[in-house]
Amino acid sequence: MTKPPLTVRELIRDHYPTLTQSERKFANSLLENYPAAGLASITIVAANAEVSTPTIARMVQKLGFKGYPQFHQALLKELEAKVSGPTQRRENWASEAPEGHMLNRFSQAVTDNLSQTFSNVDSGQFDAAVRQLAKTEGRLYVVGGRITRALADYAFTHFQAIRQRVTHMTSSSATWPHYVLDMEEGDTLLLFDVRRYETNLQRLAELAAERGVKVVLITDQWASPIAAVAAHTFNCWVEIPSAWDSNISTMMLLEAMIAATQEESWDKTKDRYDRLDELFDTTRLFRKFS
Amino acid sequence: MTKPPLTVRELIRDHYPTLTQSERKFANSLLENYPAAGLASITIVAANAEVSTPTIARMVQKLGFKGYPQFHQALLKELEAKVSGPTQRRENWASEAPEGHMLNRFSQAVTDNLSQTFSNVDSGQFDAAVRQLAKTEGRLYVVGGRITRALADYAFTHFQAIRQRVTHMTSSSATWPHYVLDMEEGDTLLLFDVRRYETNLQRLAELAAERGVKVVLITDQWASPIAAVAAHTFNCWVEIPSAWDSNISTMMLLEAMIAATQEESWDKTKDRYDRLDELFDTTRLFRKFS
DNA sequence: TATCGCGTGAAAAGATTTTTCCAAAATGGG
DNA sequence: CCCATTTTGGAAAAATCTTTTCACGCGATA
Repeated sequence: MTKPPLTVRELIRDHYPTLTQSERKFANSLLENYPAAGLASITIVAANAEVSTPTIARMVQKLGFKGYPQFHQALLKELEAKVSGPTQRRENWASEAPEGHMLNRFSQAVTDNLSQTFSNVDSGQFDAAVRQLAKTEGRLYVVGGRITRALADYAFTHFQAIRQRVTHMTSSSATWPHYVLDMEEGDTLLLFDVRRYETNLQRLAELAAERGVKVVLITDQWASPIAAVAAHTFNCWVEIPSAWDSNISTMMLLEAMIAATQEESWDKTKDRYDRLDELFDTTRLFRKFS
Repeated sequence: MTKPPLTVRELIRDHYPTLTQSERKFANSLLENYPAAGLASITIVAANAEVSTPTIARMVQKLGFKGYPQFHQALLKELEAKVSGPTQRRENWASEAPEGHMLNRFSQAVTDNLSQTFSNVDSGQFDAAVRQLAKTEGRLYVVGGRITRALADYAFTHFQAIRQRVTHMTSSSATWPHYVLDMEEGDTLLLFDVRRYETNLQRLAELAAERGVKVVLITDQWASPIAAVAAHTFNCWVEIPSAWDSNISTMMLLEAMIAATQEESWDKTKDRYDRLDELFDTTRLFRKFS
């Protein structure tokens, strides 16, 4: 059986009667500011408690540690455990699929990716990028690479509904110079580049930036070199158990941006949506929504 | 005014573009297990990240610390602050964004959607659909609607890398009859249809089913009418705080299917991947992966 | 007051950690 | 394909931290 790991606090309480005066001085100092007062080096900790280093060295051995480093580690472990909390990880959304099933492995990877991506988004950057994307004075260009072309397409479809002056630059880079010709200050370039980073995209971004176009870059956790010229860069975690990279977090960030952009200019957007709906109704392309 | 102390996480994000390969290795290792992976001595931390101690020493200086001990202290301070901090409730993966911020509302909605979607997937159905998608004897047709066209495109790009005989049916429905003409028993039709359901897609699905084509349908939680003729139907939860529907869970299911299909026929697929890589190398379209 | 036992901390010794230096390896450009 | 440049990690040096040693001080006791 494994011995239940006592906290340092408990250890001190248990040993308190056998502690000497100076040792209690340190014990009190630690309990008063627990566990911070025990996290520095033995020298500093001793100075703070106004006792000598040997006193502390002797005491931690009394508490049952081999030496100060072990004591230090124990405090750290406690702190860590406290932060990671009551196992908030591992969402409870496994399906009925067996343990090692792709569905479950996948869900785990996706959770991790989304979590990483979220905690690395700077909300200030996000807001700034959204304001830029909502600027209808300038034109909004959207472009992606070999894989992210689909994301660019998705972005285009939605932004087109939200605002005017949106252009999807096709992935055939031969046509890009034509677009660059018309780019001017105040325009925005929403660009997707995940590994393997494409040299063509980099050239495009550089040319656009030179012209005063604000580049909003959505890339992976390793950051495309385009970040150097981008006004706003967002990193998405993309690793999954597979030979290729996942774009779910990328997609999520994109959708969040679309949603925020839409909110930013809702009064203008609402009107567009209504008119779009009318058009759909008249062309009867869709079944009535039920 | 006092300068707001950046967290180590933020420092890493800000400096990420200037980090070298090994430095990123450590950065990732730290972010993946934050901040625990940075709390030990430089020697141990380096070993865990599988880089050398000098690499880490150099990196923490890049981040702006005088040396490793300072970096270590900074992490400790953060951890402490987190523990003592007021009401440490918060969502599991909220960013530093304020409570009602779009990012946080969005993350909540996405988690819910993914959770719902996952727990409603039947792993048997999933496996069956994957087997169908991996059948290279027949042709695989991929098609989506107005919005889901992007997903179909994404699916096409990946399936094309995995197997031969894949066709992306463009969203211009005028060309569909030509494709239908060639459809035959044993073929597969991967079809995306989320509300508002498109009548054209329904016609297409019916025609294909009549010809003995197996239809794999990815739809929303309310289920497109196409489900009636589909061999395998998957429902994805799509509601977000917005005027339109999210396709993140849709995308996730799609990616899971791609991953599973790839795994199903890895021996064949691996070869294709290798050859594809070679082709990319010779055309020099991409930067070396770094 | 002399003596003993214990607690204490200065300082030395020892152990470990951190930093620096440099040669080898990897990378990117021509 | 080769060369210049950058990146990397082994190993030694430097710094720091931890432990041990030991002498001093203090109070209790006879």
